[in-house]
Amino acid sequence: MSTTKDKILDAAERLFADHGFSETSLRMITAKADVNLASVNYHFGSKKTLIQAVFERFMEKFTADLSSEMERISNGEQELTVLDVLSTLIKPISKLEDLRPHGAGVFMNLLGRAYAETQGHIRRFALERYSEVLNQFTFLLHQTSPHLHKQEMFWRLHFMLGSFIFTLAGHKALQEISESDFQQKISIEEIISQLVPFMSAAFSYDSTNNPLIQQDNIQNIGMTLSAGDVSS
Amino acid sequence: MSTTKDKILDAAERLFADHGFSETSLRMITAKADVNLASVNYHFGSKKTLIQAVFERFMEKFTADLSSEMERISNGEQELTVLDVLSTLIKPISKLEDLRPHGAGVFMNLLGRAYAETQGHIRRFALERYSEVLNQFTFLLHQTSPHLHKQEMFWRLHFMLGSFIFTLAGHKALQEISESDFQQKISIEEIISQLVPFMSAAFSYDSTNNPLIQQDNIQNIGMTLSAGDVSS
DNA sequence: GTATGTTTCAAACAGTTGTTTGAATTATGT
DNA sequence: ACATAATTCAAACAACTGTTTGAAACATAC
Repeated sequence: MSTTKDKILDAAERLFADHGFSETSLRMITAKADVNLASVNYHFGSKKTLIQAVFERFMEKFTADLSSEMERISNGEQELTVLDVLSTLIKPISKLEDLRPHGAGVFMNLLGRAYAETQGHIRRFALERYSEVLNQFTFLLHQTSPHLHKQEMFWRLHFMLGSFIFTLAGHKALQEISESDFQQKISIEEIISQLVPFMSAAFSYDSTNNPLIQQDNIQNIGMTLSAGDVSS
Repeated sequence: MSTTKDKILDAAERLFADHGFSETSLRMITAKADVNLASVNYHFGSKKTLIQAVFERFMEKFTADLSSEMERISNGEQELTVLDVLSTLIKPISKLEDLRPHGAGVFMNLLGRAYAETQGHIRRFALERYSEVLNQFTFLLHQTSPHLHKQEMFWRLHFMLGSFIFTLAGHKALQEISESDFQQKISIEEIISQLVPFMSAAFSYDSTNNPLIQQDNIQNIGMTLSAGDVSS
């Protein structure tokens, strides 16, 4: 038997992903969940905290899976490649799909919206709450490419983040296009499996002597992902 | 002297980028523009069409600049590289910055929001209105990498699109982080100058024999960017 | 069975939303 | 100068927003 709280979370998660946060009213949520309007404020306090709760349910599972994946590859003897590190993302993302139907897409949709939020209360919340896992990931990635300046790492990380969020958040539309143009439905896992080596190649590229990049502008003074230092 | 119409567009453009479409009310816009509330509906018909108008003002300039850039590199004798094609984006994006203060950031912010829009009335509008330039760009890019399957091109294009939109839409926040962590303010042009070769490297990567990618899944049957064929 | 705490419910709250109206104002053309 | 058209304006519109209220229903424990 599913509780009122869960029914609200399930309905909200789907509606948020489909219509966005502010375009989804509490009345839409409670109607879909078949619960009373006031129960949202009773169980979650406010719409803001409901959004965080929806977000947290995914993030909890994702970061746990990613952590164990990172630990797994860290225990090996041989040196890690960029592809090794980025590949740790595949399973945790795919697993979200098992968690709930279209889970991965919904999660990335939420992630994208959370990131685009300009008040940014979700982004701040997420960066503080999950800074450990984030820092561990950037630490591993930095180990594979120690020649990269800290600053360059920072930008490349966000370039990559953009691809992931954008592609997976909009994967529903992209899947439809792919199906009508190529008569081929591509699964989330297949998308990530293309995206990971694609991004690995980008990450492995050596920018030295590239005229577009002025090396003298780049310093080497500590690296963060905007919150906390990399554990060293 | 600036007309009422322009004052509305200027105010709306800034507010949309800062707060999003649905989070920006017409009263916020008309207050900032110092015009009467009803003038929005009088001059633009509705909020929806105002959003399109704001978007179009940027897109017009951008696509015009990109077109001439593409024509420029097409006239050369030697074969084009991926870097050549992607580099055509640098100037048109940078030029938006001259158009209006923070133009490029505002534009990409709008682009990102337009793309995330799930009703997608802006995306549909943009894809139809500017399909020519889009198709010319994908055509040039395909020439540089004829070995790539059409389907692979499609995905790589969207991977890249994600990086561009995400990074430049959020460049304000990223710039601030870069400044506090590295004591270095990076301009939009510098960001693109890093992003372009980074993405070129990803694009140039050969996926043959990559175990993550099942080649037999990939067909070769016409390539679109979701609207219209590549001019051949 | 009665008391206590938890959860549901319909109704109302005050505030904001985009849009419309009709009169007042300004500009244009002759 | 006059007539016609284009624009501005304050006011109101109905619809919707998140949140609160206080009574009803339910569950739990003694």
